Amino acid sequence: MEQAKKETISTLDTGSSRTLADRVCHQLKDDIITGRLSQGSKIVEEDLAREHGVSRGPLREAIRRLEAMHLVQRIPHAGARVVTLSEKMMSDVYSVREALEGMSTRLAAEFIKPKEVDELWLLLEQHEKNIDETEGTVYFQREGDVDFHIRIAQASQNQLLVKSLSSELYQLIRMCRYRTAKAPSRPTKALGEHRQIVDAISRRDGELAEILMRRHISGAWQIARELLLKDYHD
Amino acid sequence: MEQAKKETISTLDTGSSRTLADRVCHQLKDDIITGRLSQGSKIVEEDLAREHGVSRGPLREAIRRLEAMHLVQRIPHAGARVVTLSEKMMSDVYSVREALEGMSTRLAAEFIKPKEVDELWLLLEQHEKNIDETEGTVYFQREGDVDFHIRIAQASQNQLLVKSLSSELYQLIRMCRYRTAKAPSRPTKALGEHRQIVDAISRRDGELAEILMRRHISGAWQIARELLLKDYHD
DNA sequence: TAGGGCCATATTGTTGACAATCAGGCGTGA
DNA sequence: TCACGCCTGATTGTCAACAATATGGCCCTA
Repeated sequence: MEQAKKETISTLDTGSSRTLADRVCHQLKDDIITGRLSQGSKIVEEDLAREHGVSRGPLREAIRRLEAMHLVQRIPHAGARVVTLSEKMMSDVYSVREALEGMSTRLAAEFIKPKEVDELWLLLEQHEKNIDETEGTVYFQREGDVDFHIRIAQASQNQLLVKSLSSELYQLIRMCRYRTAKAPSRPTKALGEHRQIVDAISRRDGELAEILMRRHISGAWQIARELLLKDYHD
Repeated sequence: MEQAKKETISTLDTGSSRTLADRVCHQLKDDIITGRLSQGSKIVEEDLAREHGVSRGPLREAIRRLEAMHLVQRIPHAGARVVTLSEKMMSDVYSVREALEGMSTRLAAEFIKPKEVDELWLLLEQHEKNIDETEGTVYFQREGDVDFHIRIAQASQNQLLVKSLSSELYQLIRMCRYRTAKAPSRPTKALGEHRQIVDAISRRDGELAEILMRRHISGAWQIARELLLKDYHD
């Protein structure tokens, strides 16, 4: 049992596993995003700890980190529940995203380094290839899309912004995406918008870059919301 | 020694102490903001635990929460350090604040309830009284200022925004303020700007409200930065 | 029969001991 | 003299047992 667990660690672990809490956090995070831990379900420390082959200590730390990512809500002495992603909640996420990424794009236009501009263009080329090759399979594009947004945040040279977006909000965004993982014709449109944004950034037009990014994100929300409404009709 | 600590806790504790971790977190937070725990200093779990009369468990939880507030930085197996508030860091904080509060103000203009508008006006009246009475003593105004910004966030009806601002960013803002706790003639000016903002909100002009709030915050940063530069000359 | 208070159980909060890991000093050999 | 590796002390990570607290069912009463 113990041995099997240990094995799982070294093989399956995708990246960060310096501590048990890291590993469990990483795993729980994916479980929540993909719905293996259903929304609103209660989290019982002892059960999960046994399930993951660790004691309650590391598991508690993992849960606290998930709380910081807004993936679970905790009430003292009453336990934690997986967050429920209502339409209102998703709307809230997109609003915060719009604000934060709007700012990051504006700052990126001001402070981005030449090398980072080149890398952005390169990234978009790869996206285009992926779209051409896979056509319908939007998944790679989605991963890439996140990458794109994170890189712009990094280009803003604002560490707090990077942390807020990539550690705190990123997982919620992924979760929103997972619920609306369809959107057939969007990738090409998104790519075009991404190009416009990078163009504005490389021309150091922060004001325009911010507007384009905000429009890009609020547009994505419009589409996602329509998808949700359609789902309710099914 | 131990006894004295206990006493301080039960008397000074302003509100939240449902658990030991809550209490210690609250206290450490204040220690960091006021500089009793100096910036960049290493945090040793066992020392702090003994000092606060708790075991390492709750203390670790407290530290993790401080990490979520960006007040400490942690490295696995290497411990935690109190954040150092460089000018760059403060600049980053104000940028994020501008983005988040700009959005909250825009949303507040759209979704605020009549009752909340009344409360905002009332709050500003109290601020005016405080300024008239205390003249130089800016402290109350400062507390009130935070209250003002948080209330607008609440009026936006965006829970994520409220949480991000009041739990995650608020303490960093307080820390910035503590370092530049002078600014003699600012309160009156700030009050005027606050009035303009509430006016725009009550007229449901979200676009203007956002612009005014962003200008208000970036103006505050300009003043704070000048204060910092002057400090370097001393 | 409905409502309210009490008790048992499950779950979280807390603790101290143990194991794993890191940082710095020391000695050894080239 | 310098570089390398080991070793020791300190510090964090992990665990399992204990204490405090909430949830839900039961009984009693009106």
